[in-house]
Amino acid sequence: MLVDPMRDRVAERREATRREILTSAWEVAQEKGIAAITLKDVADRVGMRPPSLYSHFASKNAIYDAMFAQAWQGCLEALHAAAGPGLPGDPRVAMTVMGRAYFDYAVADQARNQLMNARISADFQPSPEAYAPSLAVWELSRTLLASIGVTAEADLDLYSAVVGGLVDAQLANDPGGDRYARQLDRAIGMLADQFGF
Amino acid sequence: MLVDPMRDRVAERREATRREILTSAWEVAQEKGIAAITLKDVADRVGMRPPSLYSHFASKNAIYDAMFAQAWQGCLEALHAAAGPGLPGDPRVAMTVMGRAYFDYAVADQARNQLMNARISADFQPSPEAYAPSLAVWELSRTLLASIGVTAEADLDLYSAVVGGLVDAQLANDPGGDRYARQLDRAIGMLADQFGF
DNA sequence: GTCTATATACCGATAGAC
DNA sequence: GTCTATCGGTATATAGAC
Repeated sequence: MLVDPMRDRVAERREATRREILTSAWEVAQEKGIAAITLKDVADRVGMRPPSLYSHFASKNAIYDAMFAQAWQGCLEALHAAAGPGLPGDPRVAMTVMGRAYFDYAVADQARNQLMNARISADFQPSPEAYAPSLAVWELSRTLLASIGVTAEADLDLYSAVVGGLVDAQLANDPGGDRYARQLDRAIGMLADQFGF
Repeated sequence: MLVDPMRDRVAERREATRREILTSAWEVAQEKGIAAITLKDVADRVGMRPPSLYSHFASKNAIYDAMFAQAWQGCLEALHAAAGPGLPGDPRVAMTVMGRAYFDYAVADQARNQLMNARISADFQPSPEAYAPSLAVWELSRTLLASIGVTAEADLDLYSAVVGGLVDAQLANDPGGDRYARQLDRAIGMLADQFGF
């Protein structure tokens, strides 16, 4: 059973075009906000006419869906990279490493953070497949925190609210700066005290 | 120099209509999100045709502007009410009262909170007059925190990020519930420890 | 001050030629 | 797979009659 040797090249090219479209969509989102993306803006940047995008994505929301998955997949990889060598033995340092990894990733791209955490439009709901890496991040965080003794639901809530609050404050009040980033270690220290480390 | 006795009644009626329009706009915002308000939806609820709204507001953004002012004015009054009788002598209790007043106000209306803190649309920027109550809230908070010994810029940043983070987490992950509200006192206790109370 | 009618400008999405 | 042409819808805003 021979396979067409062209098949791979065609599939590769198709996948490359999809990536191009998504890259352009991210650029538009960074310039005008995630909710302000239009197919015209994306198509202009790719060098296509808007209807041609439908050869690669079934709808505008399908583009959002792929972006949502990319955003959380990147977050998952950032956390894995930070915890990969094994979390430091000191739970206080371990929590700092985790919090810093998430904070840095979230703060690096405002549009991406909006897509990950805020509701963009009323009709867009991520598909189960796109939602999977988001769940994976949450599960990895739970596992890592559990490994340093943080298992209470209330503690997880407090941790995520504090780190998330610093992210939002940084992006809203000092984008590109480090005014709230400078409070992160102190905040994690507070949490460590609170959790009894 | 006689004044027309009808003048007052006319002005009153006009003001009442303005209030009706804003009330309807808030209702639409609560149902569909602050960014999804349309003049048609507002007009339907008031019992008008969309163009008639222009007899009372110069533009859609002028409606947002008035809503923005209302939202922060309400917050200012909530803080004044909480601190009016005089803040408790114990700085820890005082900070709890302040934080709770802001948290409760912010969490009570998701659409209002979005208008107050997030950017709604690229073109809407609050006018200086609408922005005034927002500044007043910030100044009052600074004054109240200073009265219990919190003056460092870093401490104010940490306080606002933590309280804001709990607000956002509550609205995003458990709207209408109290999952993060239950962590507020604990969070403020942490901050009090950190500030050396 | 409210109405009808309309201007103007988008948007996402589809049909069909090439 | 990309194009042109277009559909169908919605948005803010204005003009002018009443």
